[in-house]
Amino acid sequence: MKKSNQEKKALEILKILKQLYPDATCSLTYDSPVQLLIATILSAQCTDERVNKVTPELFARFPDAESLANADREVLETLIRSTGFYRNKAKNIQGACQKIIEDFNGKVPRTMEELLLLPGVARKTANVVLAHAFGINAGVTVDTHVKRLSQRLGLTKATDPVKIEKDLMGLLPQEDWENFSIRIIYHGRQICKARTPNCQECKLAYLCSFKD
DNA sequence: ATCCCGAGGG
DNA sequence: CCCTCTGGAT
Repeated sequence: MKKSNQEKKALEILKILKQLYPDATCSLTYDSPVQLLIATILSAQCTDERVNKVTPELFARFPDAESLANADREVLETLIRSTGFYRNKAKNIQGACQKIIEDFNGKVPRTMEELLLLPGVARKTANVVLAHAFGINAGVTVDTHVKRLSQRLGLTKATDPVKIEKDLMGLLPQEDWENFSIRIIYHGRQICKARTPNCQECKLAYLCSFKD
């Protein structure tokens, strides 16, 4: 099947991003699938850098699903407070760990459908866990950076993250779904920032029509 | 559409 | 004081 212009554009963007950020990886620190799940829940509306400041002590005291589920709620809230939304996040972390123990035999599930049953977990978090803990390309991780850059680059007109993900899945080869996300996120952090995009420095500017 | 919530920079 | 910063549930 012949590639559309949009597909060619997406591949060109991916090629440049791979050159710019050859070693890009998930920047959360973790030792196990559960820890990655918890770190990703904590990363909602919060930088990975800040998450990485609370998780060392958090995981030292509560390293697995059992200890997290049984932890004192107040202690847990205090440990994660600086990541924001700490009451919701603490409740979701304990709810997710409880469900993992009761319904999934203590193991983080390896399918999108099952991950979405966990409280505080939607497609963004599920995609991160599937890709980085299990090496499964179930979808494209669409966070605020992927959303913003995909719109600015003209890869999607949608505003709903689920529709954006579907558009991107259609434009990129499955083996590159997470490669694309992780590098778009790097680029969004460093160059194509939400408020003040640095279009002068941007190596993608020649195929981008966005002007602030 | 609205709520949850803190840290750090200008 | 104002703003930004890697979501999810109701």
